[in-house]
Amino acid sequence: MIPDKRTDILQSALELIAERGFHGAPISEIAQKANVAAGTIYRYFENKDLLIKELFRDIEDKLRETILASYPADKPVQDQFFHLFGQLFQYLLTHPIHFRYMEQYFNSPYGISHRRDKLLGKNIDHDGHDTLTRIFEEGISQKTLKDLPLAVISSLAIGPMLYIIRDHTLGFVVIDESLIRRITEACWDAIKR
Amino acid sequence: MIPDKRTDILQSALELIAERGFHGAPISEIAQKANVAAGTIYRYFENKDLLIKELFRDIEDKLRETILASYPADKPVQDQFFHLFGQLFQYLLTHPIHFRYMEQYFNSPYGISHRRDKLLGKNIDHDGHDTLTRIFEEGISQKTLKDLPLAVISSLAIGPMLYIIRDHTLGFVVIDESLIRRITEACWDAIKR
Amino acid sequence: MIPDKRTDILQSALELIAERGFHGAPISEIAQKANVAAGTIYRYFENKDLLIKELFRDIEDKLRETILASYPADKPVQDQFFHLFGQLFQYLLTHPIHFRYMEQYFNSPYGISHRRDKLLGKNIDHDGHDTLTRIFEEGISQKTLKDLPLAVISSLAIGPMLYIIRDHTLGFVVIDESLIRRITEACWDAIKR
Amino acid sequence: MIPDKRTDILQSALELIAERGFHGAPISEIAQKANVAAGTIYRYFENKDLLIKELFRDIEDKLRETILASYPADKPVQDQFFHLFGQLFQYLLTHPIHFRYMEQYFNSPYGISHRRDKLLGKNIDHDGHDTLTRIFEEGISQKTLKDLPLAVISSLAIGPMLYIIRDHTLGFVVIDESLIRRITEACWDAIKR
DNA sequence: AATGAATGAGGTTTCATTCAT
DNA sequence: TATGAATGAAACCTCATTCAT
Repeated sequence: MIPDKRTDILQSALELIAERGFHGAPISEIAQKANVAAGTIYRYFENKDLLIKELFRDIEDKLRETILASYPADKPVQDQFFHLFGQLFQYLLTHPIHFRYMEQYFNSPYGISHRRDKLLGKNIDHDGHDTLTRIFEEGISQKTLKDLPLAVISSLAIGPMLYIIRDHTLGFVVIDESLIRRITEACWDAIKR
Repeated sequence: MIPDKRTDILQSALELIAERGFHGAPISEIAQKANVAAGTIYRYFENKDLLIKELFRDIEDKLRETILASYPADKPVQDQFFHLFGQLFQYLLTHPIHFRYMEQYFNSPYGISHRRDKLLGKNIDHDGHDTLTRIFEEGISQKTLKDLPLAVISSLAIGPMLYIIRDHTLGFVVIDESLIRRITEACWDAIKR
Repeated sequence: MIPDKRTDILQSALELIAERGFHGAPISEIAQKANVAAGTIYRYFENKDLLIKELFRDIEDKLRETILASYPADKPVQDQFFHLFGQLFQYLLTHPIHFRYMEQYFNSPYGISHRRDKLLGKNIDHDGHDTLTRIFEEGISQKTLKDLPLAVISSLAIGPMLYIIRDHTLGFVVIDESLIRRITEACWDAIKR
Repeated sequence: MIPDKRTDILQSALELIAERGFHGAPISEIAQKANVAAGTIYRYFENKDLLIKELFRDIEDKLRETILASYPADKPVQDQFFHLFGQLFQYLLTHPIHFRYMEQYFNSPYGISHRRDKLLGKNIDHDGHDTLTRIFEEGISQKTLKDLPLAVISSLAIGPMLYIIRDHTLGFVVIDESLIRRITEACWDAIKR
């Protein structure tokens, strides 16, 4: 594994932004942390915005890849939900920097437009989230899940996880394996019919 | 209702920050939107930080006041939960700008320290959130609610609401009265034993 | 003695400027300290510059008046020198604020031009300094004093006093009556033939 | 001699501050005079304060170096005094800008604290002034000099020089070699027993 | 005459981006 | 390719001065 400059830059940016937010991560510091000159960054990324967006896509890709590993596509909806939910939870807990980055991203002009684009179908990709969406759709039509709008089902399933992981990364709670399972069950209670 | 300059400035800042975040709301623009010279802002607020904090406190106060109106302190835990949850939901839906502002605030150095202070008990105030906390504690000890850490119960109850309201304010879903009721019930399903 | 607003303003300005320099004394603080509104200052002084210059003239007048009291015009040059020197020393020691103000003034664009104007004869007034000048002229022509340019004689006589009073006002030395006498003598040694 | 930007900036700042004082020398003008963008100054100096302090140290160093050249450490006190006094006089006359800068510096919060630190021994350096101090101490204990507090002896020796150089830099007198010698003698008359 | 809220020019500093080397 | 010095727009803030009351 030969870490190239591009990777170093992305990693630096990731860590700084996750920790301090976008305006706590000037190009000069990203460069320094990556052992690279500031100007060099502009050989790999047209500007800071694009670096930020690229970083988002990278994390999204990695997340999707991890989550969808050994996905039980032929099991019942509940099993699929438990699997995906657990994988996602696990991933975010073990990659708090990715989680923090995503939070920063979604909570900024970048995130807003990204989300809107997605809903408007400009961005049809099949990531973990969309897979969840399909599970939910199936669950609803099978009457396994409550008959609520998709967005509401999503919020009931994902909302608590995001909330509690934030607390976890900030050191306000400690989440372990057994707690993950019990939270998953509670979320299932919320959405199941 | 005579809108004074102070109010105008707060309103300007609120709207700009809610829409664009803290660094998308320079003093110069806040001033312009408030029909005021930049320097004028400093007659009312020592600096930008204090303006931001004041705005937070104002919203917090208004929120608390609204939420705790006609609070059924002597009813069962479930009723208390339904009341509070509904009030909070209603408030945030009808004040999307306040919601966006709070999000920005909590997702920034301000919010982090604020949250930490609260947890450490430096900030004992009785707002809606703390009232919810008391409801949850009572519910847990009465065995009405699941035996989970308080933070987890909170996340199960609040997480979905925050998530869905974000979607609502961004125009991705439409939440009406009946949906609020059904979401509340689903959240109750998640936390009830 | 009815202290009027004008006097209050001058006194405030004097104290603030002496203590903190010109840019440590904004109009707003001068006003506050004088129990007056900022705008009021502009009824008495056209602008800050003129206030500063007026203050200088006031101090100069008071200094001259005090110094020339009981001036032994008919005694020998040495007696005149001892009298004037002692009076001046005494005055500055007991009015450290005036001393500090004069220092600030002379060490600024105001002072430079003032001094230049004086030398060029635009400002013919007969203050203590000019009286000293006359003493020195007389002393030189009488061959009581060294045959040195007037400016040099002045520096030998006045320089040490200013230097030591600065140390005194800053609390670095303590000057008492007997020390004044001995310093006066030493200065006389410097200029006498 | 390749003048680099750092030197240009220091020189600009030196000249502007010497001529107009600290608040007559905004960063923008220092930059302009140095043919440099304003932001560039911050590559070389963390902030304006540090630029000002650095400038002071530079001048102090240069002054000390010049003054102590060929210092007759083994000659009598009077010779040492004449040497040092003459060197200092010469230096300040030929570097009026340095003189003006020092005046500005000492007549500002920077200078006050610097002086206090020195007196409190926080700043034990062996510059020309401290060497003078040692000469005076020796002279007093040898009974060559008057039995006066050190600060007073200093003022008698240094005060006139500072006073007359100010007049010289302002163009009010002309000091030549022979005059330096006679002033030195007069100062010696003031302090010698 | 007096007030003090309002103004806006101007000061210091940061930082994304460019470009000569 | 890579560097990092240089740039300058833009951010926050201060304060002398004005003017409606």
